[in-house]
Amino acid sequence: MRIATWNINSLRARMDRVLAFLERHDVDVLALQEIKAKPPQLDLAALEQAGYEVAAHGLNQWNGVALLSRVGLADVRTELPGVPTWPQDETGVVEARALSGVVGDGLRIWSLYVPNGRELEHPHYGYKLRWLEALRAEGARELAESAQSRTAFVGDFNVAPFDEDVWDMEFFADKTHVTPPERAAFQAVVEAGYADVVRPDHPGPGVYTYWDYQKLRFPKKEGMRIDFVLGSPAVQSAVTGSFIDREERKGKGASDHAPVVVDLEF
DNA sequence: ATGGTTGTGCTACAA
Repeated sequence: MRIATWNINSLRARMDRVLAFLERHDVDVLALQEIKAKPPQLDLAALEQAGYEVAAHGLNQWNGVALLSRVGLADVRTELPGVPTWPQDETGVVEARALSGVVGDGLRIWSLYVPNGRELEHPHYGYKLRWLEALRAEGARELAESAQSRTAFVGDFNVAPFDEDVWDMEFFADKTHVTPPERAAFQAVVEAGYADVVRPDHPGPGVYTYWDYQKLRFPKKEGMRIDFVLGSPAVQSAVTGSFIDREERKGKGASDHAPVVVDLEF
């Protein structure tokens, strides 16, 4: 089974790229982030024609996540237990940043769009840290229930876990994504039992999944590794290969993120 | 020249 994760930065704007990507790489399951749409706005006919079931969770124009699967899609969930909301609860607004389903041979895959954090002084930064702690708790609960659970947390984590995951640490000295609290929150998910299954085969430095649209970051090879596939022990031992599809960042109409692809054999 | 973007939805905002 081939799974992938991709921050698509608007599914409607890039439906053609998604369809071409699925076909080109023979992808069974694709987790998308930043779909930037509410489900009724999506025209899913072409995806369904291609054999994919779709679950989408979107509540506003900024974020939203989806799962596409041609190997079954059962028990869809749209909330991580205990995850905080943003903006503050009194507005009544919540976000769509997590969606999971059970695909293939009993794999629960979560499509996650971790809060960005914005600036260090911004309330969104604390929200990001609390969000990651809720993810850790859910991951720990899942493995406490069954150490054999096939669970994958995939998506845009908006954290560069190591210095080698950004092109220039000096540039990020006063910015989010690299601060010790963010890295500790990410590492806590890893230590709960969910390893980055791509890094061993694709060590850095210079291995990135995101390049800002601005300042010619892509041609200058100034990117960040912030998109991950984190797998429970059962998933880790099923990995047979992986790659980052850097080609998808090229050309007109590219997302600012590249897809991350992982092959699994249970 | 010290900048060079993009999507959504309506002109600001998020990334």
